[in-house]
Amino acid sequence: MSTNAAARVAAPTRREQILREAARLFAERGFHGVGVDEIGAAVGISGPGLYRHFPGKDAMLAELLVGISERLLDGGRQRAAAESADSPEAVLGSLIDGHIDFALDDRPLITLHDRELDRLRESDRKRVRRLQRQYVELWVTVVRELNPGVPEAEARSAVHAVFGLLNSTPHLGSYGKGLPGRAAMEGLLRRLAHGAFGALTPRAAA
Amino acid sequence: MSTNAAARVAAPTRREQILREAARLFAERGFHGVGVDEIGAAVGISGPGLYRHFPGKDAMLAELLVGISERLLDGGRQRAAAESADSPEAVLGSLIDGHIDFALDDRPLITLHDRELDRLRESDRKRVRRLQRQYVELWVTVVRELNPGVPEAEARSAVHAVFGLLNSTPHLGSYGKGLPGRAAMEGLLRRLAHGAFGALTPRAAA
DNA sequence: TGAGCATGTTAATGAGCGTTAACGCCCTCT
DNA sequence: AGAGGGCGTTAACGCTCATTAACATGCTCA
Repeated sequence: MSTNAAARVAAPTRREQILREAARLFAERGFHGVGVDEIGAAVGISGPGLYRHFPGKDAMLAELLVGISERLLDGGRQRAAAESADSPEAVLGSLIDGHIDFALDDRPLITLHDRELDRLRESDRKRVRRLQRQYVELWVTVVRELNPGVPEAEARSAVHAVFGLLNSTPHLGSYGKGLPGRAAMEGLLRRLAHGAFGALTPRAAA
Repeated sequence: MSTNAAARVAAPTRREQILREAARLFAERGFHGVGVDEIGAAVGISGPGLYRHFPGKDAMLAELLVGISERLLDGGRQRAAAESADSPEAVLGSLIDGHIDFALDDRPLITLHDRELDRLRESDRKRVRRLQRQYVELWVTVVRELNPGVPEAEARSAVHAVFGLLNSTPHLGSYGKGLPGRAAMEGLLRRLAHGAFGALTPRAAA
């Protein structure tokens, strides 16, 4: 019935276009800093036309944040399960790699993720926070297995700190200029993250 | 003539009160998410009364961002100069310690610093960016001395990543709950930052 | 004392913006 | 063919919010 034969492969639906552009704009100028007219213009329709696809501006942000939180958690769980037969080292490495992929591929979403959470309705916010908390817990568990002496609060803070490290890429301008390029950046972030976690347990002083 | 004998020590002027509260509110809910009435209420005066102290809402943000950028750069320069007789290791360590103090003591400002830059007028934004760039350069120089093989773009990205790591604390809720407490957090961040930089140069694989 | 400035107050103004109304086109399916 | 729904459009509406106007009040200092 579908007249669009290519639909199986790509064919980004209008909804998806809107979400992608909204994510980019929200990340660039903040939720309040972007008008619906701009979002519409970014996908070639004008302002109120968006209301054929979303009940309101808030709903776009909600869908973006819930979406990325779910994908992060799902990805993390799969990786944790896949490697759980292996050592905790392997699990942590896999979590790091997965998060790096996210940070490098979905830069606007990563930015929104910790920046615009408060603009959500109570219910959505609680949902996103729950997902985020579960994702963090995944990391904390592994980190504590690897560093038995470290108190939980410290492990949790370390995990958040490494998130900050991995999520730093969006702040660097586009790939255009003097940036290391995707592959090099991936390797760099991996080394830095492993280095940070490796220093979690205090070594005997030199 | 001053009837307030304690003025020599603290006596936070009205301007300073406003700036502190504005910083807190902007960090919590974003520049656009805070109204002037709220800022006024936070210091006990009402809305338009703020205009006796600032030409407008933008001016408050501008003063905050320029202020912190200048203090960061000045502090960094002093530390770099004080330790420059010593090894680059000492300089980097001192820069890290200074930045940690900033991140832990001025949490709202650190947040604003990389979050609301785009809300500034062109001229202010360029000024802040220039200060930020110089601060980053301070770090990049030292990092490259310590890691001669590393290309500049990579060193710069690593510095940004460590900033992300160190600036992660504001995202964790207030010190109230299960947080490590200021001293422990300071030690933790220091270890993590040193660990990350230590992994900058790829080691021969294990 | 009393002019003048610092510092506030409330009321009005005006712009921006999310949202809704009212209307049109085209594709599809009976 | 023609009814109906998907998808847009432009024009209003109404609310929020920064900014300005107009009007106090109380120090300070000649």
